Amino acid sequence: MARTAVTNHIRRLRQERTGMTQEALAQTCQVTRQTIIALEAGRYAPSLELAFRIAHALGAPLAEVFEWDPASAA
Amino acid sequence: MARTAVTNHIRRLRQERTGMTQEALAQTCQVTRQTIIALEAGRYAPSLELAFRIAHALGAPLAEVFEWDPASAA
DNA sequence: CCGGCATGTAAAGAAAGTTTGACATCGCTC
DNA sequence: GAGCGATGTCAAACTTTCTTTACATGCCGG
Repeated sequence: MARTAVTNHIRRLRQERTGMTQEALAQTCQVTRQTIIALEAGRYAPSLELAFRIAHALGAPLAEVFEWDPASAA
Repeated sequence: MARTAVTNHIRRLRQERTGMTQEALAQTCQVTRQTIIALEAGRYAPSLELAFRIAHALGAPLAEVFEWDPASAA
């Protein structure tokens, strides 16, 4: 259906806080580089479990990495 | 992936804080009752977007509803 | 130049999450 | 002791997320 109401700051946090490459972040989170690319591009939202892993890898609380807009959910 | 490393307190919060039925929570979150049943039973973890909707419906921050155990992720 | 490295695209398919519908049980109340 | 509301099971279809593989681009160092 639609283009998810969830946005993320993965790219910014990855670069500013960790300096990691997409590849490195992917490995840390145990997913493929493709997945990171798709998420940073906002093509879809991650599963809850992956969201937790990414936030952990970026050293930020989940809510700081991912934002949800209740309005666009109606 | 196997059985998710994410646990939740949906049932408890639903009963204690909202008094809602599964059906009512399902409607509030715009999912079916089946989904709520499966989540409360821990059969799988929700998508990130649904997790946000559920937390919102329960009046609690996401991190209070869902817990992730980094250990069981390795 | 040429090489490597980081990032990007694309498509097929597997896996996880969600829906639909039909039906069972338990507790309550009329 | 039938009816109803809340909860539960099962299973098949379906959608979204994730993987795999292969190839393209831009940048920088030697």
